[in-house]
Amino acid sequence: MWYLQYPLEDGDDHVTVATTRPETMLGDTAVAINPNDPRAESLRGRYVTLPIVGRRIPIVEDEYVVMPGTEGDAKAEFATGFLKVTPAHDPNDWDIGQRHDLEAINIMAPDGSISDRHGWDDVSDDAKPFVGLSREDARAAIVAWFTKSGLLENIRDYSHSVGHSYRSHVPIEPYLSDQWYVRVTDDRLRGEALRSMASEQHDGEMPARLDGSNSNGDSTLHFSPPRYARTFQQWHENLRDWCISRQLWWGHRIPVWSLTCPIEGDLPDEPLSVPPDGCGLPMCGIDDDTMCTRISVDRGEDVVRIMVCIAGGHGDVEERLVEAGFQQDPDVLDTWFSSALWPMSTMGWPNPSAFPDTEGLLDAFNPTDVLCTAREIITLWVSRMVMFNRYFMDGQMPFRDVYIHPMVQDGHGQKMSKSLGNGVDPRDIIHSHGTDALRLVMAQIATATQDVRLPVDLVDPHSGETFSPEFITTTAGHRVSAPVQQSPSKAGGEMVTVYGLLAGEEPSDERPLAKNTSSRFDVGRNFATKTWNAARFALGRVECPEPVADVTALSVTDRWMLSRVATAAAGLEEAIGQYRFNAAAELIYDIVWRDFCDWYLEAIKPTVGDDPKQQRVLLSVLDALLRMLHPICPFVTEAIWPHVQSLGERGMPGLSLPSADMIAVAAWPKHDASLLDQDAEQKTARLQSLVTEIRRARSDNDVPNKAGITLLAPPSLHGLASQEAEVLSGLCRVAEVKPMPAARPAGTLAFAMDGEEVLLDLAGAIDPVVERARLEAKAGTLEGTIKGMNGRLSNASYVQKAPAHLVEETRTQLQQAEADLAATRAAIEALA
RNA sequence: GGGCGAUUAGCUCAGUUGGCUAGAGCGCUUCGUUUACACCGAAGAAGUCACAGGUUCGAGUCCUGUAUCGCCCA
Repeated sequence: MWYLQYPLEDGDDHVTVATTRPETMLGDTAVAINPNDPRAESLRGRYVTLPIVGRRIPIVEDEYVVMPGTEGDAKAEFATGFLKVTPAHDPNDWDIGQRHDLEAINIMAPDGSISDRHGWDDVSDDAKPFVGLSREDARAAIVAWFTKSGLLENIRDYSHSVGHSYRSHVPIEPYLSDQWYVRVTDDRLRGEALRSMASEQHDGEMPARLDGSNSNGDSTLHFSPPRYARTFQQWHENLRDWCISRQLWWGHRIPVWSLTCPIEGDLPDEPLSVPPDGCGLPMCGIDDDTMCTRISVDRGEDVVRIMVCIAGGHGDVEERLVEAGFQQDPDVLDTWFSSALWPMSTMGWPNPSAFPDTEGLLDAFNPTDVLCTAREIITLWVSRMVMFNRYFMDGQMPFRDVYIHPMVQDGHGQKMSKSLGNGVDPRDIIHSHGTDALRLVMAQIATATQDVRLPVDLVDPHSGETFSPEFITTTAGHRVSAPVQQSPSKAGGEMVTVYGLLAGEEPSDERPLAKNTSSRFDVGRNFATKTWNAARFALGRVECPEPVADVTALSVTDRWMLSRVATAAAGLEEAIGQYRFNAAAELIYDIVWRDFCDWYLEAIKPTVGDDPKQQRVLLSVLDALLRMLHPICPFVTEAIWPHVQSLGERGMPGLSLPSADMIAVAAWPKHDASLLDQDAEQKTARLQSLVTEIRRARSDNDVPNKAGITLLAPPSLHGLASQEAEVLSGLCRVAEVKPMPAARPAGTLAFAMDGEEVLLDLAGAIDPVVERARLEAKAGTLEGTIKGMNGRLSNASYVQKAPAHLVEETRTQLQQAEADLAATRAAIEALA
């Protein structure tokens, strides 16, 4: 921070301004002071002489100026109370200049060097040596000049942030220039955008259309998750006019041609619809009714600048303009301007006859159903597409739903970016894990709230081995993988990373580029393999399926599986309808792996070979699951599909599964509520907990896998257990189911289930120490549960205020827990 | 500066109007090649739900504050 003295025009005194960019003083056109500053009164109406330049500049009063010593303002500590005002080179100074009608003097060229050719015309002899210097050299020279002249009062260290170009990384220099703007604050743009919002997502009153009408696109735009509607609304409510011109090499060129020519005579006040006489322009023949031209005239003192905007498809007019000396504007449109036209311009608009391939597309796909994008795009693209589409398409929306997906970050929580090389090429994941695995896991991690961290590993091109790379920290503080990595297994083997490519490393045969991978996708790969194997197994078991006429006559296990399929299908429909893709992925994962593979396939192994109806159920369930899975795992399901088709008809009452050549075009399974089977679900839940208990008993007591055991079931369980004896045999090697005898036989193991004691004859394999410990632990847990429930039930407020069914449920659970505890204690005693 | 989100098992994350003993995958421990699958199966251990208050019969869930992290916009 440099403190520069500016002498007052009259008298010997001076004011001191503080600045971090001394070189901009050449363009100062005022010094500002806060009107509340006690010094303001005596300085009112006075002028200073700008050093070097000799320009006479006023002292103006503006509340923007920070007064020295202001509490709680870090800037105040460095402030002198006087602010040099450089409207052409600082946005805040520009605003001050507007308020006080100050001149804006541009003292720089577009390359940032000091220049007298871009608006600076009072260059003094003292100032001439500075012209042509770079801004950095000029800063040093200005400071030297002030030092030599005794006008440099002080230098202090001051830390502040300066905007840098994301591309060239140099500090950005505010600079006065002519740009094109779109007046998006117009009600036909901003107002239409706000009115497009679904009313339940719009906060407060929507702006009414000026003519009081409604339009076909009103209140149709819906965001998922809904909180992003706020982003959209707030952006439009605080919208400023949009600068659409860019000084880049590529993009859509701005379709404006201009010519400056001398005026002959006075110009009329009204806007010109044709070129003024005297310019000699070949403008006739342009049909103003087609709105293909707009002519604007900029009046100077003795010249006029004519700008003509030409619609597309009028190359002949453009040629004639150029012949007449017109030049096309050198700027291109902001990329988001071009993108805003995407829903229309990709489908032939505005001139479909020029693009026969696009015939019918606009009607078919505009509006479309859903736009899927990331949050920062809401303002950049979503907003502009809505405004443009409504403006040009008679109020019509480009789409109805906007789904905002989470962002994938790298393993260090950094946004993936091209310049950091920390992104993952999906093809690398396809290479290491497969397309379906990539897709399933992407769906799984697409949650509504969190961004997702994806720790990235490398695949060693020398050995194919996966390993964690070494990381380095860039000067900007980012964690990136080191440009060159050592092979974990091949001595001396090296490889280049994606970041290495950016850092200038050249891959070679000896030192190849390493592919990325991530263990996050293992679950997807495993799932695809599991699905493939399960389908292979199931198909092999279907030999002679018979139609099922009566679903209620099927086995408990079959009815349960069909009930699960119907439940899962309904759940999937809901989840996908709400754009909750992670919920959909979890649902399909669980029904395929947990219900179908772990339980159903295992449970039917003993019976399916001899049961043609069960084969029909198995085939139908497989078919339905593949259809449900297909959106998330398209390839593995398509590969299995022909084999399912070849086994004949599927489906049964309540489950419709029409044939199709490809699963991609197969109908979603049509299921009805008749498949939902509470009885089968309850019975299976009981069997499942029985199986779990038996498996644990076997595991705890080291019963060999092949050894069959005998289940001694209490009356309430015996019917189900003996009916499902084959299921129990297949799942936990129960060789025999017997009723519970009156007296407990010696050497049996007991556990409590649903308030009753169940016995297992493990053929003497009981380990009493292990068994006692397990039972004691179980009793402890039960005691805790009982204590908690007793506490709840003895709380009068709970009994009175909680819903009756919950209180009832607590009572039932308490009874059962007490019965379980009694049974467990009995088992402990029997062990002794 | 304004806004949004996060903090739950060793790791990565679910947990939709407040209500069963807080879940999954990976990892970890033990066991297992029974003709779908070892990219598998079975069993198990593991969490004071960031912290402090509040509302409620009841809070991971609602409210207030604090801390830390991240993103978007200016």
